[in-house]
Amino acid sequence: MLKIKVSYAPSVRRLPSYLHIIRQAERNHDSYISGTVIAQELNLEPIQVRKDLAITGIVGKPKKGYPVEPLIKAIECYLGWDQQREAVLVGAGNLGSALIGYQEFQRHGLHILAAFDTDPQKIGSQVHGVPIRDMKELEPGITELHAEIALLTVPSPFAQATTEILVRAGITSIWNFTNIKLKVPDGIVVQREDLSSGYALLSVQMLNRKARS
Amino acid sequence: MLKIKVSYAPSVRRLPSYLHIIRQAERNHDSYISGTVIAQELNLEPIQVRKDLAITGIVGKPKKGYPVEPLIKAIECYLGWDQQREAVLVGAGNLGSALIGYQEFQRHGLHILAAFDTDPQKIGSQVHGVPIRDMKELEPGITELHAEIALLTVPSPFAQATTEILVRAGITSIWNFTNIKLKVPDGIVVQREDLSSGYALLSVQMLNRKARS
DNA sequence: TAGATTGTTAATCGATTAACAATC
DNA sequence: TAGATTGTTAATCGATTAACAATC
Repeated sequence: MLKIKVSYAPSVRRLPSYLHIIRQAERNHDSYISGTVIAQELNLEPIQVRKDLAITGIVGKPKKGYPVEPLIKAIECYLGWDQQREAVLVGAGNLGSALIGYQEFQRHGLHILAAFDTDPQKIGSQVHGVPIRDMKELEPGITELHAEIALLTVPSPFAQATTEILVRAGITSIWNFTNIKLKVPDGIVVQREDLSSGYALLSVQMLNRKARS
Repeated sequence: MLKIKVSYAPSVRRLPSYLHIIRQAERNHDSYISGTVIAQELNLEPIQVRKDLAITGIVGKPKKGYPVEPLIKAIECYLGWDQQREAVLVGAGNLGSALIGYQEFQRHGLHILAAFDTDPQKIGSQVHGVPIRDMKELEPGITELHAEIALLTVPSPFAQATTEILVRAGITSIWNFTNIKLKVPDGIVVQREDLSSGYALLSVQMLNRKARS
């Protein structure tokens, strides 16, 4: 039986950085870029870049490197960034509003159709061109908009209850910016973005440096 | 020779989640919490929780678990979250403003003293009580404020040039929210927070699910 | 051609998981 | 006491790195 590896999480996480570098090469009108160059730019080992790029199925030319245009296409295709995805944002607070304004996600196919919030001051207004709707309309709103992704930026005490509404409304993927581990049924994709864990890492590195000096 | 392991990155990243659960137990007036319970709450293996907690030096009691109060203290101490850290934020755009408003970091000792921006509209105003100053004052401002951390939220084309100013001004730790890999001298801690890599992971999981159904 | 770079196969490294005696 | 839970030691798993023949 053929066994297909599905995830390669660390490699997948690095692909967007590669894409960024390769796009620079494209703007520079280079037709090829080598793994060595990408590695240098990102402070990685060339062998790691080659291994990562291999999962996209692209084949390089010895001595020259990888063809820029096909490589960009291959990475975008592998990541699914060549497809349009309909999303809603739930909780239009500080972080939520910032995410709506983040141009980069749009360029990768993430289309935020609407945001939902409980604040009467916000309801009916727009943030970066995206309409803010009443949280009460969340369930029918999602159905009506045919959104498949929800960006969850509500205060954490509301995270689990809101998630249950999302699932009921047919959301299949949740990008979770709260510090709550969500309980969801099988088949729902949850990607948690945890700023605290980043700060923990920064903080520990600071302590280690001090301890060594 | 004694060899000290310095990093344990994956464990360090999980500690904030544990802390969050353990704080709930504290609010619940529990005096002990078991690794099994923490694991259940976070969908992890109990053995992983025990291994992770071991690095903080805390010792549990068979049958009961870990003492809540000392455990909280131990994790905070290990993470350096019991210490106050002075920081500045550079680039008070959408994301920058959102981060300033993020209460949680303050509770973990991150003290944002000032933000810097180029926009004349913003300079002189405040965001969540933090003064926005002229980017031109960045170098003297950091020196004067004795900041050791910089949160970097400038548009990516300015990331490297800004970093050089930060280093010159004496910043030793950079929390980098741009999608640029920064080049810094030895001894400067850089923690990169990359939302694109999170979206890449979400996106690939969505494709995998579709492929399997 | 000479040599830089690729892709493959094997070795190493580190993190996760398993097994189990110790113990409250 | 009985049994849940700990901490330790060993096994497994997966990711990174090394070595090197193939090749443009």
